[in-house]
Amino acid sequence: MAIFHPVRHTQAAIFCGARCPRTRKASFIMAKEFVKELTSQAEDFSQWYIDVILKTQMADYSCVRGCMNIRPYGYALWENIRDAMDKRFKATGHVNAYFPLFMPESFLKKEAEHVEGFAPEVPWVTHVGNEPLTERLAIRPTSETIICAAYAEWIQSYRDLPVLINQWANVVRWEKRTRLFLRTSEFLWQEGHTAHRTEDEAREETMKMLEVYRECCETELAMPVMCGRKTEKEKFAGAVETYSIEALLKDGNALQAGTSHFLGQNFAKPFGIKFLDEDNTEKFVWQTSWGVSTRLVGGVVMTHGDDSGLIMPPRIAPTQVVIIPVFKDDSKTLVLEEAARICAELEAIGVRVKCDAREEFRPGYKYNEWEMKGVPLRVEIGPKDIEKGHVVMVRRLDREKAFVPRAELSVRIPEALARLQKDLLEAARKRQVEQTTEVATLDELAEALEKKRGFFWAGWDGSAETEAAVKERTKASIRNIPFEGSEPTAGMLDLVSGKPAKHRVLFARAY
RNA sequence: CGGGGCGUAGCGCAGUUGGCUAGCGCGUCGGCUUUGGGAGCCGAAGGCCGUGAGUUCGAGUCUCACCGCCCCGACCA
Repeated sequence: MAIFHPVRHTQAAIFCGARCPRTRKASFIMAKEFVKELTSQAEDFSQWYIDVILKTQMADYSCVRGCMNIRPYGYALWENIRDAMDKRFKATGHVNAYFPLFMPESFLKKEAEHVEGFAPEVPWVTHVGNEPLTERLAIRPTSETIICAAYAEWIQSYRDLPVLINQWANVVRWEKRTRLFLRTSEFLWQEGHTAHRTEDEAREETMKMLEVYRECCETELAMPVMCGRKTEKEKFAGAVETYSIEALLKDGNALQAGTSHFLGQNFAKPFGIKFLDEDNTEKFVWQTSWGVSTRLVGGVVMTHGDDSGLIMPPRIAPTQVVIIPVFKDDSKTLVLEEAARICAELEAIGVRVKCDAREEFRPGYKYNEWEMKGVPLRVEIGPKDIEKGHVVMVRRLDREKAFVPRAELSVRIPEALARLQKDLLEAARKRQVEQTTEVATLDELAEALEKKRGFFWAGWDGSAETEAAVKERTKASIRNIPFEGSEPTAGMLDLVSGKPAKHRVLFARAY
């Protein structure tokens, strides 16, 4: 049966390409590494993050600078995140489509402001073979322009609206400094691009999708986020307004986990996306765009992981339950057959389960390995358990151990998964609250940041000068102006200028 | 793109004032014994010492250049 050897580990190092002259070292990957070799989070959180991703084989460095190979385990997590999001997009009336990877330079230039935002990071295709192209092509950093060009042709009448299209794609932004999943030169994402008849409708869409992101992050990734509006300085260059969800990771750094833009008519005008309205006058559409990326994978890792490795939220875990059969020669058949039955039984009720029947490793090794990979639940089954008619069930989060009667498995496992999902979200929420503090002055903020990172509420007069001063002194930025709690309290002052605060905003250092 | 560090087996490293056939641990492969929290023994394979030039009778070791990686800063979904 396939489930007897579901775990095919790479036994030897693999060379990712025949020739990789630029980064020979980086192209080699290790198969079996262990938790004891993970850097602890307290010692060096960044190193822990790199270690855990490489050693759980979520991803590794590719031959191309700043790019990564997303390996099957990491990709499986991304697929689950993607599917959870996609389901929600469909449920809110969106459809998927696909647009070209290449952007003619003239298109890109039509919306000058947003081009400026990306210009330094855009790679260009200039030749085909040895022939220079008449017009060079940008490799998409985002697809507003090419999609708007299509919309201009597709939209004629108010009856064609709204257009609610999403695209799953790769994009390229040639970053100077990269980090696995959080910032790579090429990454995977989704970009929704919608066109509406009225401003109100477009604004509503912008908010609706931000809320979809928030709900999905909390329900599926067990990652609590702060929703709010970006400041003028931090917003997408082509947008009228940018809204974001901001997560707070275990090291106290903020992560912009998703954005939703109200584009107004900034693209509609240069691209001529016009429609004939009911009143027989020609009008420009109102647009939105919104996206989340493979960055969410990094967010999940840094929201839940601990010194033993990853902790996967059950709802998106590639494997939710791993069965470890424990046997000696005389009990081998008995145990393996029982393990196979349990595996089949759980599979039948929709649990993503693997049975690790490899004989070259002992149980203890497997416990550590699957814990490192963050599998939410482990089921141990040996001759003693079979005799007593139960199995041993262990939670990844706290190694809480339970003896579960064999007959109750198909009820208790889904229950345990649901409870773990809830506990992870609660733990993350609690941590976020603990890592959020209020400061009144820049000195206070700087001092607080010396001790521990996190979210910091402070008064802001709305000036770019304050943002710059805070950035200069503390490297923190305004993550957003939250929808809740951003009313300044009575007498609240800007933390730099001392002028009356317009908003109460969230500062943090961010990835 | 500036400052610092580093490139020796898949990974982590040692390699003396230049000197014999370049080593150790882990991992990998084969065999035996094992299996409820990282097993043990025996055997084997595995190297353009980052690349190129130079100094030298002789370079992993010294010189220069280049490439790459990591860390810290400026820029970013």
